[in-house]
Amino acid sequence: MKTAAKDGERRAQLAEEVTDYALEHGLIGLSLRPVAAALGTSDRMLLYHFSGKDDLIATVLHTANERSIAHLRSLPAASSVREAVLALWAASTEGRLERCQRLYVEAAALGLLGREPYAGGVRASNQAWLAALVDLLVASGCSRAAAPRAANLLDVALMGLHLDLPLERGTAALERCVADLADAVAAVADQGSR
Amino acid sequence: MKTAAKDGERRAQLAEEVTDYALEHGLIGLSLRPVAAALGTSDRMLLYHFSGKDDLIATVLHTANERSIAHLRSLPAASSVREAVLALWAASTEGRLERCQRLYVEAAALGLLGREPYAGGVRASNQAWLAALVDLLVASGCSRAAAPRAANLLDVALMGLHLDLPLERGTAALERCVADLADAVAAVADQGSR
DNA sequence: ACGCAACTGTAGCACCTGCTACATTGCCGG
DNA sequence: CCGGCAATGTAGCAGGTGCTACAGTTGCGT
Repeated sequence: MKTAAKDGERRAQLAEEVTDYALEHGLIGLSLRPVAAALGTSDRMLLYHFSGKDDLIATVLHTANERSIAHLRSLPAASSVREAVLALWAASTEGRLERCQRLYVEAAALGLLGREPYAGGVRASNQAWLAALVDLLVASGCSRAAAPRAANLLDVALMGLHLDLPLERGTAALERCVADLADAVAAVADQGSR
Repeated sequence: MKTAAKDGERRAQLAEEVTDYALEHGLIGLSLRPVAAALGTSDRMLLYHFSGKDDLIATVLHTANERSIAHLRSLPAASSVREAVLALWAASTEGRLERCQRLYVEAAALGLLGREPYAGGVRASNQAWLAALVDLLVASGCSRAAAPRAANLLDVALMGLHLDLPLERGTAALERCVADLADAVAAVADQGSR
């Protein structure tokens, strides 16, 4: 059915645009009318193409996470785990990826008490993201056996860093913290390999 | 003036109670009427004793952070940095302190885009919290010189862990991650001391 | 005892929220 | 050319938001 295809296309296009908006303006206070107005549509349309706000949010979470992972997988393999962590952090503080991870942090905060669709979306995103992190570490010299542990530590610290980022962006303390994190992840990767 | 004292007392009492409510129900969707109803009052009263919702929120943030820090300072000094981290995490997943830190995470997420009073409240809370963390590490054998770096890494990872906590509470991966973190913080403490 | 000021209750405002009923458009197949 | 259906626009609903105007009520100091 051609119309169904078209419908799907429109829905996908809206999902991309709403995701752009959410990345820009944040997820927490998001409400339909402002985002619709920014896209040149009406809340009516969003609710037509998505079954409700929850559906929209879930789709946005999924879309943003796919972008995160695509960006992560596009990073070149580093020469060591330590370098990989530093490169990842550099990417995580620059435009696109930073916003995606900021969105993830917001979603995680919204899901802290188990509220849907945030909690479920975060759970799904986290799994795919961790898998991509593992691949990055392995590609940078970490053993497959040690990678999950190192990825876990890296992920946890990364999210915490994003929480602190607005407080100390560009400070020496932040950079030192990232360096310490890189050493720590490298140590875990090493230890697990032995 | 006695009345002024009373006023202050009432305000302080309300702050405590609203903080209790926020710790229970979360900070993100917080609105005046439900919390007032839960306290047996009306939104009118909250707005009388506080100059507005922002003032209330700022007070709640401050109150919760004071509780966090008091709890942190009540922890006994551990025999090593590693043990201190493990003990802190144990405390951070139990009742009172866990809720305080969850509230902090929510506030940090709300302040990600610079919105007040969240961003400012988080900034203030973070400073006091870090100072207390430093003291805890020093009391557990860390050198004063190395403590700030170790505390920074610990704090960042701790907040990230809280974001993931609902996803993997009680899993082996989480415990391993905490253990890895403890080693990493100990390593930083060691390295900085030398 | 009385006045004043702090305190609290009732109603209401203007605005926003997600969502829906209904009407309309425009395109595509027969 | 036209019937049907997906896509869209308009208007509105019920409920929630922070906040305020106004009217008491209480309790203290004089």
